[in-house]
Amino acid sequence: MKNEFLENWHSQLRKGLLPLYVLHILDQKQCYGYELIQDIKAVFSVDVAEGTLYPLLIRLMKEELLTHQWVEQPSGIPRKYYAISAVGKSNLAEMKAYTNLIITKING
Amino acid sequence: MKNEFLENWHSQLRKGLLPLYVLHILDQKQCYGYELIQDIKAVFSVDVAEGTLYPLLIRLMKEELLTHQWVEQPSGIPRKYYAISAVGKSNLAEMKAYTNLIITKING
DNA sequence: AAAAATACATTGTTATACTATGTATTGTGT
DNA sequence: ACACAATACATAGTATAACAATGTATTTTT
Repeated sequence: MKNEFLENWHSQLRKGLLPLYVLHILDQKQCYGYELIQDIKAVFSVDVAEGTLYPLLIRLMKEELLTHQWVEQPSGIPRKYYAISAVGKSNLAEMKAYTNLIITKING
Repeated sequence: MKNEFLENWHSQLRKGLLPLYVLHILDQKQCYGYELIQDIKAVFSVDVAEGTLYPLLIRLMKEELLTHQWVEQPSGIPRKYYAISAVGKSNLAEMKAYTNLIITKING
């Protein structure tokens, strides 16, 4: 670890940004958990542990920001596909507006 | 509380953004703790509890991102003035670059 | 046949915001 | 004069969520 402070900071920042990443991606297409981990890495260059993402998805379900359905596969383990709900969409909009506002203030 | 999820999200996001706020403000002028609370509210419209800020300042001191000096006042309690260090400045630059990168990806 | 990748999930640890509380001084309203 | 708010520091306990470690099971690659 080169810079302990920065690494810790990234981890703390993730606590706020991860729900935003998940909602952002699910706003564009339905995904299953394992797929989300790869998409988040591809889009945001962020490595998310499974032990982080799965509890987060469960949490977002409880808050009713997401819905899900099991989809059987021709072969292999069934996939749990998640979709963003209407509540999720409105929250996502507020979250994006807020983060943009903050960043404007930091740059301005 | 209207939207419990959003309130919690703001709180989590703060964990990542608060060090950025503090370094950003101290990059422009030296401040004492109580003053920082007011400045953060004024600039970022964020209410920071004293029980949040003081431990954070102590942490940033330990990480050597800040320096401080006590300044006696003509009247009243002495103030502990904080200033950003060279390490603090370089970390701040990285933090700003990173947050901007993320926002670009969310908006793009 | 072994290892890696896919796909789900839980448990324990750690970091940090937040509430509550504490100390002490100064200013304001009545 | 006296209560209350504001100023200015600080710590203790609680709640939240990332992360590492671990577990189960199937499929693909070497």
